Amino acid sequence: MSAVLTRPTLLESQPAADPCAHCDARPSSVCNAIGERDLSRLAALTQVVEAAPGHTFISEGEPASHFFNITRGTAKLFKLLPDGRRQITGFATAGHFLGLAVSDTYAFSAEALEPTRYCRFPRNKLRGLLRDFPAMEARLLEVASNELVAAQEQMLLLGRKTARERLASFLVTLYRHSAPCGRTRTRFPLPMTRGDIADYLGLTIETVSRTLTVLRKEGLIDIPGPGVLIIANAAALERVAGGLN
Amino acid sequence: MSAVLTRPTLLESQPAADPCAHCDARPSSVCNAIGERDLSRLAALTQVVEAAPGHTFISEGEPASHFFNITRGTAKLFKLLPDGRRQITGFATAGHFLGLAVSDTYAFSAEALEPTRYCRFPRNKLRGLLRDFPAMEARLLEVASNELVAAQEQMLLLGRKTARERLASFLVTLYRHSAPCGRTRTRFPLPMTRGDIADYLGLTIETVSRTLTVLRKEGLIDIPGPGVLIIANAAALERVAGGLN
DNA sequence: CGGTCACTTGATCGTCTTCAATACCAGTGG
DNA sequence: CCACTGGTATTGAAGACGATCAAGTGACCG
Repeated sequence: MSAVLTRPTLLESQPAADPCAHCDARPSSVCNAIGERDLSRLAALTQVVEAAPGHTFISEGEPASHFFNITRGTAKLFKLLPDGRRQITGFATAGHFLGLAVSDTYAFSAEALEPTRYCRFPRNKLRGLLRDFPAMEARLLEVASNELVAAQEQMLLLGRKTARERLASFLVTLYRHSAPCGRTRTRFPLPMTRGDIADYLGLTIETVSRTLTVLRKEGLIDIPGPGVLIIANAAALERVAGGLN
Repeated sequence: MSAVLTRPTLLESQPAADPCAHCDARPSSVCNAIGERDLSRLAALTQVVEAAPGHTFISEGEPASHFFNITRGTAKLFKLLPDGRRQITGFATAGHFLGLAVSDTYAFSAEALEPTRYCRFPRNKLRGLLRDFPAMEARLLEVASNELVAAQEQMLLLGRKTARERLASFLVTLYRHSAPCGRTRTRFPLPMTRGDIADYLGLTIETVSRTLTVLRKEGLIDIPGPGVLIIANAAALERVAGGLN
């Protein structure tokens, strides 16, 4: 393949103003711990990058040179076994911070699902920044704590829930995250494929497809078209997700 | 039941000297981020508690009033579904810090496996301490990052590995943690029951028992008595754990 | 149009679960 | 001393859930 066909990351050589000042993702990201006045210091370390769908911008096991902050789009985070079995550990959307690890190699891979934009910071330089801005360190701890809680919830799902409960849990979580501020939408996009959902829930494509069909026939959800999901009966879905019925 | 029979936590009314100064777990815990001179401030907030085997000292869903630091023994951390299905998310030994969560309720329960000692700190007071000692906050972030990596590894196990691979992974992890400083021991205690192992690996007691028997007959491990494990062929076990063969 | 890709649906298979019986040990009390 | 109990572990037989194998559809695209 030629370099063009592999769709490498496009580096936007941010010539003009402060990229952080106009960042859509700032309110929901860790960067909001840094005041307006000090943003330029952060911006000086920042490199804005665009990843095309399917592009892997973090590879498990490679030297961990950067931290990442997603500002647009969605990426899947995953780990692989030697024979190709894959476990998606999470989906990262705008505001998510990636690369938190003490190890000197990445513990997971990340691949863009949609056109995805992210900032990256050299690890060593960010360390100094954290020293100067303890508020950002506190914010990172907050983020990491929340992710830890989510990871434990996912362990419960993977270890103890049935396929039906897993799908319900997944859809309910999407539903809850569909609008950050209290308000939820019943109709929202489903950017991941059946294969991605399967690898996230520890199932196969076929089981995901079958189970979605069942939930649809029961009237709990609807899938009017590819990539679109409608929550028709949120209460019932939450009950299923919790293991009742 | 009477209060005596339920074996409640015994509060050691630490009358004498600084508990932190003589703490065995300090080198491996987050407290080592605080210098000798400031230890007294930490000690003033600390309450040393002893938990008998089987005692639940953190309950999922209850108001999160404290942080915890295990200093001796082992505890299992777990989440429950309404019908009683249980997922153990980890085992906490000396040096482990518990309770990192932004939520105002605990996200998991913790139960002592052996006689277990821990320190507890009121949440609100520790916040002030973290403000004054950024080094401790940095240390907590480090701990949380490591736990996050471990959690992702566990997701891979629960979502994609076979029973055989799960057991091998579990035993290899125990093996690696058997001695912190490089040196590993081939014989070490196995304080958890088959039920605990099953709930940690997303299996049943019977499958755990059967699989251990197979590994034993293959000569990869030996179980000379209850609670004792011998790693006979670490290399082969690691291969199985990694999904090869 | 042929090609690929994502998805759905059906039939069969296999791993792990479930149900059940047995053994073992420690503690307790007749 | 020994029966009785409760907890833990092992082992066997049957069953179920999800995986695997396979076929077919529709959308998109060169």
